[in-house]
Amino acid sequence: MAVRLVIADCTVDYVGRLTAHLPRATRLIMVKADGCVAVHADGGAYKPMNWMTAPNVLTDGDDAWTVTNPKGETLTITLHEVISDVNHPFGDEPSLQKDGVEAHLQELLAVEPEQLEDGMRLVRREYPTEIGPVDLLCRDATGTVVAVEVKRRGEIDGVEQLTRYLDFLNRQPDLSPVRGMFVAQEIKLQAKTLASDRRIDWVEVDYDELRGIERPQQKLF
Amino acid sequence: MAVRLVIADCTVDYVGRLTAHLPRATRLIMVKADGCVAVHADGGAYKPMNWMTAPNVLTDGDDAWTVTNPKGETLTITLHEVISDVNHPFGDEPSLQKDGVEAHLQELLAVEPEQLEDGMRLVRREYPTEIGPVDLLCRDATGTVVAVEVKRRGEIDGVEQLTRYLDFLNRQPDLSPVRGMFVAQEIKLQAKTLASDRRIDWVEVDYDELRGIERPQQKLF
DNA sequence: GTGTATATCTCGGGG
DNA sequence: CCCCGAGGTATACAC
Repeated sequence: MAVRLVIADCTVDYVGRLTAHLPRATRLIMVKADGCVAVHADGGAYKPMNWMTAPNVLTDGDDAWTVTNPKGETLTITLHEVISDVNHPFGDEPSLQKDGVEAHLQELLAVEPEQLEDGMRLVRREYPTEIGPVDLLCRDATGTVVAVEVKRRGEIDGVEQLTRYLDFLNRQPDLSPVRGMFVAQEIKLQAKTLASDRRIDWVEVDYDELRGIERPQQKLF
Repeated sequence: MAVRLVIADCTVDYVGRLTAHLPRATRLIMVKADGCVAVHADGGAYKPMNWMTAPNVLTDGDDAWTVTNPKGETLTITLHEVISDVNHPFGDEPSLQKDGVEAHLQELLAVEPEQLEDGMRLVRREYPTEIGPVDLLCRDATGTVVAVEVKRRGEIDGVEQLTRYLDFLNRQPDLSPVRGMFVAQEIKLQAKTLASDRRIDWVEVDYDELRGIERPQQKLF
């Protein structure tokens, strides 16, 4: 469990899903415990200039490294001058805790479908279809089936996804007619417009409020 | 133009589009010239555990850093122990050269539309519509307009994209009826099925072969 | 700035 | 193993 950091004047070539060449310059080469390699320049926090994810084989020569993965992709780093080469031991990495992603919103709405509409009842979460799972399958107060698509942020893609599910579900005589409902914390105007145009209802919900409903004791403080 | 590398025992908290907490452990903190910050653990070449992209404001205290961006998101790094803190000057970064991405496939097909179908002629590349550019607008041997969507890998999203263009183009009396053609090096079964269901033709093409057609002299060796 | 499309997307889950 | 969907997607580019 360690990270090796090399600062070097280098040239980098990747051949795999595409071909990429990085001309000679000073960069940071990061080699992690799992063998993966990343080459960073000094702009853009997120994306390395070149990289190879684990699993792979690192051949670490004096003037060139070759990284090969099982799919036959190769990353070649030619070292013209090594400025620094240090190794730092790391301990175990405790897991990242996240809150506020789509899965949580879906969970909360599965528990409290009435937040979407009076009289709404849950039939099933992740209702399977041939083209993918419907987030929530419900029935409304009149007994009509409602396919609910939950997103953190409602954009046009989500409306398209729900439309595909509705096309499929409405071909099943035992379910049809099926209503569509598009749910998100925030829905973009274009997505609202497209949904309305397709007679899909949309609802904006408040995550913090939903969480408060589920765990009302937390609201006392 | 420099990168600062800090190895530290730290705790990290992000509050913004979601809330994330990273318990205390030894990690690498990378601060680049543009002010962006990334926290890396020792697994996964690509993605930092936490990060903040530029532009942002870094308040660099002794025992805690706060990074704030204009959208009001904050990244807080609490430093329990700094093991190493070094700064490396970098020169200019020459641009990355890539080959084999979608744009190249589109270029090659624009030159040789007959590779898609006998008698196909190019009308325009990146044909503009209100909802985005159509990769290639062509006419087939019969003079019918064909909207071509080019992908490196053909998935369901691409079919949706082409469907939107077709809906739009078919509303224009001077173009209608418009055929759709979905082109990629490799098309997934679901995408083929959805395309066929919508009467959209699909074609799988070979990039290397196309490149050979464009530059036949390269095939002599 | 918003909106749209691309990515060696990465990453994780389910069949 | 592949397939599929989510992501704090990031990033580039057009309007």
